[in-house]
Amino acid sequence: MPVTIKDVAREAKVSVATVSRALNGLDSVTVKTRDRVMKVAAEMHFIPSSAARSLISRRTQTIGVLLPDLYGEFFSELIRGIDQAARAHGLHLLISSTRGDAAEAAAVMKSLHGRVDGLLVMSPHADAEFLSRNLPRNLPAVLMSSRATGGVLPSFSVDNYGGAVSMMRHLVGRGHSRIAMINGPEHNFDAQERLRGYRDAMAQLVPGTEELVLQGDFSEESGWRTGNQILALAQRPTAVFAANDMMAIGCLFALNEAGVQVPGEIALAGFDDIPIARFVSPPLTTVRVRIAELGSMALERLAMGIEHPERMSASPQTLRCELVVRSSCGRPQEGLVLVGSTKVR
Amino acid sequence: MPVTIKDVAREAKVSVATVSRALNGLDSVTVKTRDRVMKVAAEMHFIPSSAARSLISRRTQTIGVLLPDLYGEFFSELIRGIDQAARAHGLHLLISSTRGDAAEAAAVMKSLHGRVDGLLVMSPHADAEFLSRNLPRNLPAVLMSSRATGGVLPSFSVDNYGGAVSMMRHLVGRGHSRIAMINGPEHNFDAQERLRGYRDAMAQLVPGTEELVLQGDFSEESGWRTGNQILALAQRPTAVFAANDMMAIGCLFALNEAGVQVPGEIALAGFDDIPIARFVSPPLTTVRVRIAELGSMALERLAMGIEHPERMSASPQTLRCELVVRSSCGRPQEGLVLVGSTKVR
DNA sequence: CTGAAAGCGCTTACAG
DNA sequence: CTGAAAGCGCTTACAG
Repeated sequence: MPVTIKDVAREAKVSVATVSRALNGLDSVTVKTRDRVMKVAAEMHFIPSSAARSLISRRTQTIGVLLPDLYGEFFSELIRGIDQAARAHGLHLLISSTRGDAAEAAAVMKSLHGRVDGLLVMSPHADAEFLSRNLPRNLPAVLMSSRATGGVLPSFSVDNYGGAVSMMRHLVGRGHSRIAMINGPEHNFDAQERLRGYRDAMAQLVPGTEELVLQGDFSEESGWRTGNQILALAQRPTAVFAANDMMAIGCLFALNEAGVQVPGEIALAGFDDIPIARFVSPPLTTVRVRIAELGSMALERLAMGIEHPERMSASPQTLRCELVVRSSCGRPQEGLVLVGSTKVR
Repeated sequence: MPVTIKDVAREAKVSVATVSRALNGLDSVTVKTRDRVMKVAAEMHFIPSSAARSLISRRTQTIGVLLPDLYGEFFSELIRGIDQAARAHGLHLLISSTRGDAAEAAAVMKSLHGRVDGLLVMSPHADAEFLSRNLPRNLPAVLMSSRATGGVLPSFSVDNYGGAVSMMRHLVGRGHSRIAMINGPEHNFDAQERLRGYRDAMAQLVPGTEELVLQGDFSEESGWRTGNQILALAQRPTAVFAANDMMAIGCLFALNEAGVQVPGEIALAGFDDIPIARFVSPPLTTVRVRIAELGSMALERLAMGIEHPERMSASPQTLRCELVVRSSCGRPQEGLVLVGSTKVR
């Protein structure tokens, strides 16, 4: 039997309406009354029922976060960024991972209905059609890393294409042409864009050289596996561009195991710049994505959209990435961007 | 104006009570009525209001998770384990990090009141006194990695002490006696226990040898910093035992930068066995903590305590850890435990 | 098996 | 400035 607003009203000798007003800081309460109410409420350890509050106010002060997975530093960084921004707005975070199929994602979205004021969605299923069918009406949502949904919903993504092209320029600039790509999951938007960058760059920068794409799934294990596939090749590529750092690190491990020198025999590049990337040997040349910032910006935009739905534009926004040259593709040369090669966060 | 139970009742030509019963699967409804109600509800895309439901049932189907931090693989692994178990129980997860002081932690606990059916707490402030003051009454809670609170609350922790002693035995067994420890955050229970293991082992296994404890904070950066401190020492230790893998990896990076061979010149060990540990060079000898399992077990216990409060015992439970010998302390010898040295998850 | 009604704990027009 | 009352959308004794 927790303390309710009625108990406070009785003790403070006012109506529940007045208690409500005092607690919510409405100025239609005399300072004297308000102080008394506050004092009594504190003494009684009164905590308003959030269920009752949301029932009537239709606000939960909670944001739902739909993630495809929870594995690895990428997601802890993303959640960290989201959490930080949420805290600043006094919002709670309901986190769900939907590793499974579209049906599971749909079920989760349904179960979140009424529990959240808005949704942050990162899901391979998050295309326009799926969302329009499964997103509860009038629930503000912001997509992260998903194919632009034709202006239906606001979205945030990383400039995957531009980042991949930069990296390819870097590799080609260092004399590589036989460059292999370790691709990410087939239906992942980030992966698709990075692959597109690789392909366009291959075609334009080293025309006539064949593409070499190996299928990974963003996990270290798949990087290790494809690394071994590369080792078994009759003619090895001189550089490997992994679609994310985890796969690059898995691949690096395979190369290390086989005694193949990086970057001496094979250059290796990743994507994301997860914190660990600078701690492997050799430190990984990669494309920096400010992951935490991606999360906090998406949350900021969602929070804005909840407060001011009219100001919520559906335009897709893109976050720049930057090339980070460390030493897994050879020591940085003069004139190249050099970021974080020795600094430790 | 979302669809409510009233709308469904009207369309299905029954009372709201009957709709409620049908939807909740009570058997006091004829199959015929139930089918009709279900059909109408589905057609209307009715989703029950969770706020109304919790208000009356006093259940939220949500678990609050209080974490000290969200940085690094440890937490993504922990959340992953918790999420997996939560999903199996149909529970939602409200995640909060309280990087700040005790006051912030208290505020967060307060704000969670009424939003959750139970709490999973990992916090440096989570001692008996703090919790008894701030934990909402009758809210089931399970502590993770906290000093046993004298049987007040159930707790789950890792056998930090035992794990640290095993590692020390391993190091001493390989001929080391000048062993330095990079300690974790001062108020962190896991860190305190690991340090205690180090100290007891030093006293018992290599009596007469001085302890050498450097202060870190579990971050890679602090591992790097203390690594440089070690390098600057007049007489360097022959082995370094970091209280977690992230610091070990930071330290490894400092040693690599300085061209100091690991394990040739200095042996290096960590604790946790985060996924990345096997991917650094040399692969890290460490103590495996099944982090995801720690999370899922804590959740299982909490879920049980919510269903059957009477069966909830306050006894502390400890999770075994195991020595994982890779090569950062020298190649494994015969007769030593050898786990995961080449396998990749 | 089904319905009318009370009630969960709040907020907010509406009066005064 | 304050209070009485309606109502948010459910669940659940209580009747029948």
